[in-house]
Amino acid sequence: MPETIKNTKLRIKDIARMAGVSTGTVDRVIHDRGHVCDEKREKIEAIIKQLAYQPNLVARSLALNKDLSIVAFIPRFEAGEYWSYIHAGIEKACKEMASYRVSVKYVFFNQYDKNSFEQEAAGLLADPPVAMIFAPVFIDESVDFAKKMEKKKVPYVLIDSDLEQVKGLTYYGQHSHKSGYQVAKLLLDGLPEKTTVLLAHSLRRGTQGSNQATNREKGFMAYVEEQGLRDKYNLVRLDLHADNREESLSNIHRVFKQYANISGAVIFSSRVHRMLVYLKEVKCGKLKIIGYDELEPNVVALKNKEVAYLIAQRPEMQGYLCVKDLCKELIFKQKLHRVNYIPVDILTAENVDEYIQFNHRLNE
Amino acid sequence: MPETIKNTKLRIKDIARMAGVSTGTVDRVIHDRGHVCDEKREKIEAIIKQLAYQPNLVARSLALNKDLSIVAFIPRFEAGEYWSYIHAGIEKACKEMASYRVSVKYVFFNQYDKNSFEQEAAGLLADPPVAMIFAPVFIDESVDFAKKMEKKKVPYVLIDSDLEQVKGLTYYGQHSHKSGYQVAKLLLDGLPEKTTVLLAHSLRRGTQGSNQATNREKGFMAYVEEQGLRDKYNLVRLDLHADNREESLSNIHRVFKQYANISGAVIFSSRVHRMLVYLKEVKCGKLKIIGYDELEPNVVALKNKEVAYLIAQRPEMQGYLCVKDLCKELIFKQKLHRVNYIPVDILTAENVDEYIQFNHRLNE
DNA sequence: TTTGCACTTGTGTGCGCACACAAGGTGTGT
DNA sequence: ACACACCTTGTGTGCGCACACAAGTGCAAA
Repeated sequence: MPETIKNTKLRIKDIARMAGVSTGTVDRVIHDRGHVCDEKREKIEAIIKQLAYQPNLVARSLALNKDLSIVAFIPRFEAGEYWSYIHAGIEKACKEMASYRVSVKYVFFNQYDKNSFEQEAAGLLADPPVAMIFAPVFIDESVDFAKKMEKKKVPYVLIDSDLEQVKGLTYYGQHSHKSGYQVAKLLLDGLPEKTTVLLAHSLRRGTQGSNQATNREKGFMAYVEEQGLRDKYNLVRLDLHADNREESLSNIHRVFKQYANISGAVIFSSRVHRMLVYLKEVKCGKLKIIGYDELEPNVVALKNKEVAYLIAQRPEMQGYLCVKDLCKELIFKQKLHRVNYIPVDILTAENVDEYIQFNHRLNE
Repeated sequence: MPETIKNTKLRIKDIARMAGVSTGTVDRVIHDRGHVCDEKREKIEAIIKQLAYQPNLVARSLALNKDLSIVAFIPRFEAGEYWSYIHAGIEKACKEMASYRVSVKYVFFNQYDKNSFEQEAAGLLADPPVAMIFAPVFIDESVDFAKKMEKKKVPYVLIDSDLEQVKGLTYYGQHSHKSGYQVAKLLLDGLPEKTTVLLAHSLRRGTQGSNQATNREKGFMAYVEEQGLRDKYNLVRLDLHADNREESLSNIHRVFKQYANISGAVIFSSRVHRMLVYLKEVKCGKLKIIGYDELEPNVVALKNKEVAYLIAQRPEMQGYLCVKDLCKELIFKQKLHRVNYIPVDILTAENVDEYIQFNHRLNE
């Protein structure tokens, strides 16, 4: 059994007394401010190491007397949409850290409109924040923006989707590829062979689909290949259009006319509830369906057994931890992990209630 | 879109100035210490409400200059066992709150020996802690102990298993019944009818099985009844003995001799890795098996596809949140939720890595 | 020796709050 | 009139730390 932490009460004053110097000198050593002779510096460093001095962060924060004003640069959202969960987590952390004088402001962009992103990004570059939480929805534009922010020495963390080309402090989000892999396993396991399975994407006019959804599909296909299922299922892509009901319906009609034996479907976005509406209109038989994210209408469908599984990714936790990491870095000067994958949570009609309640409760 | 929190910088000094009184008077009102005339009290209360004054918890903690020494009264464990995960979460929170002068000491008992529990409990009653985290493994004895602690005004939180008869500040743990229900769904879904399914328990000499395991089985049976599966599967109980290899083996032999068509098994404890060892020795065919908890050998079995699913319950998070709640109550004087169910997490060979890594990373 | 400069070291103040204590005011009984 | 208790109010100190500033030291040039 590992030994217990001893919560030391060692203070700068104690170290000073032991080293036979004043607190100011200890302070200079701790912060490496120089102007200390080698002899004393080494003695103080030895004591600090020996007794494992840990500064009192509460007192430090009070004495620093500085604000940490974070800007969250994320997609605009309506209540109940995916980003509203991330927003809730950010707010939670902000509340919790308020006594450390942390606050968060938001700059929103339209996640389906690059111009909107570019415009807001330009505004941020003109008046750079102290620190930033950043959702890199548009890859190329985001890399560009992130690099410019780095030049301006603005520390930032990435949320939801990673950019390997840049060096943000941390990244929180799901491993999209693995989540797609998991979906394939759950969907195809037990599904009759020689049937058709739909791989659906939800698009917006003028966009080429999200990075996340693309990687999820790649993960799905990786499972199919690895398990040698390519010949056993007829995988058919289906495009739905978030802003075009007619086109979505006609696409579905066409697919169901073309393939009689459709047994399952996955949609690589949180819009499975919309797909269900369409499917009802074409009066298809019962499918095994998997979608993403615990949005309210998705949960209703899950409980009604219209959806077999939902894959979730603790969005509140993502937002929460992003704020916490910025505090760790900028206030407490602690080490961070660059990449933090959120687990691929599997929700069913049986466990979804506790999942949601728990996530939500963490937000109070 | 909800509006942003404004991190107020309102201080007691500001309130005092506005109310035309001294800071001491404001302090008396905030802490309801009396000795303030109605007129001033009302004026101060109005300002506090109006401007939504939030005390600076960092400064409060520093000024309070008090230690919070928590005792964790939990089962003794070896590295890698279930309770070591809870311990890790407690230590994590302890580290994080060290600057609030929080520390944790442990009192361990043998979870398979009531006498050990009684003895340690008596010791705690003789020298009551300031606050306590308590794992009520033995129900009746724990109720008794908890009530005595209440009389001594010792605030405590319950972990892992609930006691509805007592009024601990909070409870963190899984809803055992629901987790059993979930297991039944996962196990029986797709399992051929008219086959035999084993419901295994891991016992210790002289104990009648844990409360948790019993409730899990009840949840399992609830699913069976609700779905009308009682006649479709032959459910057979199997007792394994944690400290008696021979008896366990002979029980398994007997069951496999008696029933030729065993297709699946669940063990309502974290000892599925032991069951697998026994099963290998009797050389039975491939079963669909579900067990509990992400212990190292269980995870290995999961990845080897010897186990279909593991049900997990974020033990680190449980320990972590217990400490945090005691701090919320005793340092920050915030409201708590009495009952907090941990989600029923479903682990597969595909998602277990991220799950473990994430839980572990939270511990740094 | 004196002056000046660079480097080293100690002291004092404030962060926002809790709480001890002193000081002021009012009323009672003698 | 006084002493005294009681209630109300203000002031001062310290929590552990960061940082500004004053003070001290040594050394070289004048």
